[in-house]
Amino acid sequence: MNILDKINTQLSEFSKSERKVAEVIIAAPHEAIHASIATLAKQADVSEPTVNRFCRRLDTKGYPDFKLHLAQSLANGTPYVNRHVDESDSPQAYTEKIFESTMACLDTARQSIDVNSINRAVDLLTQARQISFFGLGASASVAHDAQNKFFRFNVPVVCFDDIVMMRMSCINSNDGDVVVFFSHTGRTKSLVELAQVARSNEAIVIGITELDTPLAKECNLVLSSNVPEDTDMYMPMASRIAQLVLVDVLATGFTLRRGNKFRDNLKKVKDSLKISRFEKK
Amino acid sequence: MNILDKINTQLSEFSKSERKVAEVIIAAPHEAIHASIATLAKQADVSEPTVNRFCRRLDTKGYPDFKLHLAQSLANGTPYVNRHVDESDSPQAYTEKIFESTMACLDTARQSIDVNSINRAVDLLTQARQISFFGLGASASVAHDAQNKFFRFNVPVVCFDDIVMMRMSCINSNDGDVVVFFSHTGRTKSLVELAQVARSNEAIVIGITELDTPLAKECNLVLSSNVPEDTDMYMPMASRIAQLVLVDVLATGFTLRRGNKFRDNLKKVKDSLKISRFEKK
DNA sequence: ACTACAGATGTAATAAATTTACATTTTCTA
DNA sequence: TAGAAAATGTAAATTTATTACATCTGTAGT
Repeated sequence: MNILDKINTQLSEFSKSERKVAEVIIAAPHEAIHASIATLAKQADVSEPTVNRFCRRLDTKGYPDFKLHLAQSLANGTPYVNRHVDESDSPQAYTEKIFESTMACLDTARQSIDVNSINRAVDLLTQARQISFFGLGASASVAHDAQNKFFRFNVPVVCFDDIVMMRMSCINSNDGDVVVFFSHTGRTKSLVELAQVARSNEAIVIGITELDTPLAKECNLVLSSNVPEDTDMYMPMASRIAQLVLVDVLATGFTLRRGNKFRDNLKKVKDSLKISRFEKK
Repeated sequence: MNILDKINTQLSEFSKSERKVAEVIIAAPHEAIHASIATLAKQADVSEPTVNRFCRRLDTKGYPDFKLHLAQSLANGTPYVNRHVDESDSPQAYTEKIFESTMACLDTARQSIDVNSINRAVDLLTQARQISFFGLGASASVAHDAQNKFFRFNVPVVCFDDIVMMRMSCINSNDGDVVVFFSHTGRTKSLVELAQVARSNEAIVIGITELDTPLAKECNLVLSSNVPEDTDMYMPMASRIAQLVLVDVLATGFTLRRGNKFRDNLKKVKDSLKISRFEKK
């Protein structure tokens, strides 16, 4: 979280002297990062320990740590603040905003992801007798994408975006099957029900969805990207990208787990496509 | 200017000990910014002044100044060097690398995108009598995703991932139709041929693919994400994400062009989904 | 208005970190 | 292999940050 914003937000919580420090920093943050604690104290007309206390109040370890945070806030001019597309935005503006908000979203997702869960998911997938990917609506394309990736691994994999097919598949599932549900909301009724069916047939259920949702509760393992809701205005955008990257991570974990010999297999699939393509000049 | 890149570029100009320092920093830059010069020196198995000299060689004032620069390089997900997943990577490591390389890729894409083309594409799409999205393999899921987005706009939209259906659709296409081809390589023979068919039937052909490829040559308009090839090792990863974000941009441009009244429409679609979901607690 | 107390601020000492000056080692060249 | 130049390390000096404690300020209760 941007420390400059934080200073502004907490401005009222500071004491008189601390506020003096805050003002000097806000007025010239670029100079502040190059100042020593003594210089800054003099500029704000306070003592050095006051500056130090100011830093601690912002949950930093001390002055040098604070400068590090400040430097990051100042990197790249204005980082991705202006996330929301505005009606009056030019094509240039909304293009940049969407790219930046997507990147910001991935950054958040990366930080919130639980690596142990990733690792367990890879465990489960590598040992699966068969993998099924299910998704509806916007999540259907994520499921298709997952199929496309895992299919290359020469593992039995199916993908459905149709409730009826999903149900049939779940009813026939067995011990050793892994079913992956993609759901942005985690609240789609039919998916929750299907997860129950799959589990009662001994299949392992992985949910790529939000934590603490009805769907999450039915899963053996949940991977959450934990993306701020407000990024997706009227349709899932950034959150779906985060899910896709998660699929990339799982696929990568899968190939690494399988080792070298296996990667030849991937190359074979890739090479097999050559015949359907024009030569590269 | 990114100091991590700079370290990599100048790697050959460093002396033996300096290179040791460089390697430690590249291996764990996030930790380096919190280390003191003594800690770092010990990790690199060199003396403290060597670290200092290393910093100066990179045109910084000294170690603290160097850390500031480094912190800025790492700020807000600004992607960094070690993009390639390595066989010995821990789950933590490959997860981070994939997220970061994806973000790096989006950053590149954003910079290389031609806004005028975006704008023209939005023009064409808003005026379309019908929109078709075509993609094969990994691009099929991008096409599906596009369908999912544009379908909400209450515009006639179809999507095919099947050569035969595509062909039928192209043969029946007309003046006023817009056909969007997704192709990572731009070299898939059947798609190139279909683009020709569509054009000869007066449809407008938009290609979301690489510039200067056989497919690009058959298009009325090409949107290229221009993603470095080496990011996609054995399967399309980052490049496909860039295409999806491009779809987001086009969809956003579309809604903006249609104005306020239209956004109610989107809300209606979103609300219509509520009945199939569990209430939010 | 005075006292007692809590919070805020400053002073000075201490500790930590960085830099400098110089000594030693290594590497290259003749 | 001697000698110079470059690289690296050691230890002292300097700068910088932190801690402990003293002082001040404002406030609530009497």
